[in-house]
Amino acid sequence: MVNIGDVARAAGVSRSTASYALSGKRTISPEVRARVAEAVRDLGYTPNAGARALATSRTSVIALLGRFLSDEFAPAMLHYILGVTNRARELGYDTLLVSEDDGAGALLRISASRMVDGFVLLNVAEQDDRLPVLRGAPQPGALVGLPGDPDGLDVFDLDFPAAGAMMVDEMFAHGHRELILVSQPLHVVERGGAYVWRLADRARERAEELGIILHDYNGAAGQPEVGRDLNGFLDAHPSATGLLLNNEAAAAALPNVLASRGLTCPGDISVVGRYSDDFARMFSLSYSAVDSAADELGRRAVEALVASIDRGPSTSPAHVELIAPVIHDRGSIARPRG
Amino acid sequence: MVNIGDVARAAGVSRSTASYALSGKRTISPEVRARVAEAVRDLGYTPNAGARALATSRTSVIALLGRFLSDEFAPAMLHYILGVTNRARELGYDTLLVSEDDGAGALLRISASRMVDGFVLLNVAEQDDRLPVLRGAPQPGALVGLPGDPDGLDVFDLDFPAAGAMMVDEMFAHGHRELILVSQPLHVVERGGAYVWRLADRARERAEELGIILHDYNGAAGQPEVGRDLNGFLDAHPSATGLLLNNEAAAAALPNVLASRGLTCPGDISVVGRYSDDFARMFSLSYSAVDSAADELGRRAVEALVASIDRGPSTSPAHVELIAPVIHDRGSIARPRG
DNA sequence: CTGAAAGCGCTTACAG
DNA sequence: CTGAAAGCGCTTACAG
Repeated sequence: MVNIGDVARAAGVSRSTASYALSGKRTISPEVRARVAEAVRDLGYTPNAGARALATSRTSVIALLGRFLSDEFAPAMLHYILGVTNRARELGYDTLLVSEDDGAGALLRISASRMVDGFVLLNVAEQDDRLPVLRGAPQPGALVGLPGDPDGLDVFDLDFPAAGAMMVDEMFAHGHRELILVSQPLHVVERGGAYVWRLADRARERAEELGIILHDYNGAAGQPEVGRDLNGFLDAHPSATGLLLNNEAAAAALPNVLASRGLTCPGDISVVGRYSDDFARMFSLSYSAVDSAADELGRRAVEALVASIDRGPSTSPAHVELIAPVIHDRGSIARPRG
Repeated sequence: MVNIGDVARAAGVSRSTASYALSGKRTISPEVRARVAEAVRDLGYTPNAGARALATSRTSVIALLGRFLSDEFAPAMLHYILGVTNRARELGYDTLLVSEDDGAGALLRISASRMVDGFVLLNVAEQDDRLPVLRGAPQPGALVGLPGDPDGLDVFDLDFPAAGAMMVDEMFAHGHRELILVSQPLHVVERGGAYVWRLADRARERAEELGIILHDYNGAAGQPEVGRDLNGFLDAHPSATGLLLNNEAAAAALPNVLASRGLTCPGDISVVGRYSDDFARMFSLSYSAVDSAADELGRRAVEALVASIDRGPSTSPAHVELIAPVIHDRGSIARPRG
């Protein structure tokens, strides 16, 4: 393979001059610059990434650590991933996708071997065992998902409490006074899915403030269980007029459940969910929903990470950024009957 | 950061001896081996990936090139991706995920800079502009998806013609004599999604052989269009008793469509799809379906790729492997109403 | 404005 | 069984 020595020889200059001509890190005479550029073109030269990394301690690669739990909603993950990879590329970075179960071990291995310039952690848990490793690593990191202790870390997440309040407010404004909230299953919470209770707690609080009833449930994460759960909740509260869904599987299952009960939305019952627009489009879901902003969160995390990388090891002014929820209105909330 | 020189010093040996003790590439006395191992442990040594890549021309990284088309079924992609990343890790490789629109350009850039040892191409099109670049690259590759000209490449794909025949046979065996096939939209075909017609052509052929009627349609790839499409097809052929779906969005939309028409499955109409088990589980789809085998295809491609990498540049006995379709029975095919 | 040389951290013939 | 040295392909002080 052609290396910078070949380019230098072809251009009739030294290797250092060829290197500087390429990097632009010192002034080069126009003629030399042109000769080098020509040689690069003629020979089809591309710098060797490993050699460059060794010389500069920079790889132009970031690692993306996901947690892919078989009972969580895998398809939603892809939107976060593409947000990260696309934005990283725009900023000049490639992305190493890490899907190992042992995220902490993977982070340590990749950090120690200097394969990447930084880390993006997805689906961060309340108590996330990757965080101590990240804090001890020489490379910076950025998180998608708010951990219990975000100290010293750049964190991006949807403002789930605000989302919970917004969902209740929206229903209240339309005249609803008794609601059912369907969250993710309890084991998701126990595993560290703090967003579940962050949304639910605030929704409950807000309902109390407004003096309305909120029945708070955990639904299963897959079929057919969640369908049965939904039927159970509806059976238990026939006077409830609105449904809040913080559970993608429940949203996907709801059309069938309503149809089987002979209910129309929003005629018989109003619904508001929390999932991505893509998800809604793909799965025929015509429910208004708080967008999960997966793409934006991924992009923001990468931007913060690249800023940290460029800044170098410094007392980084780490910050937590909670993105304000936005409801995408699909007309599934109406005034309740009677 | 601690390097192999530090290890050597701590162990009281030369750097080369330390290196050999780690790689096991030559016999080392037990005492020396133990001292080196101890030094590695004490110092927390991990080899520098860039330096190793420079010295060995091996990175232990593979690149995974996806084509993420906004109107194709993105969530399904994740299963292919995880099949690749997980199997790669098992075999000692990390995975660079590449999502750029310009796949050919990305392949060239990554190949020329020697960032990876090989490539896995996902969602390969009939005429795929990444293939000429791959054929010219010094690193080997493996494809998921059968291109028009697979010559010299390791290719893995579902046997779509066999799947088409199987779907028709299954319906025929249950007594159905008039079927509707809903494929992906035409622009997916035009863009190179050959699997669409590979399945459809064989299904049509098989229907002819069996002397039964097959109405062949392309449905939209998203909501609400595909729902309208389905209603249109059902309106046009009231005597059809079976539905074949080679279109994920159609499968996701069908429950609502049937409910709105007051039809039950399989009481009023039989259905067989083609999508992954995960997809079915997540989206409440109780239709029997040919599994798309995403995870397996991803894993097989990685295995073939790693074999090529290990074999080194040789006259690789490239081969095309079409995985036999398997129908996962969910009881959605019954005898048609008398 | 340019060149010669050192160095990044490994691996691996070569020599003993 | 072990060591000294060259080399992988870059970048970047140092010197002019």
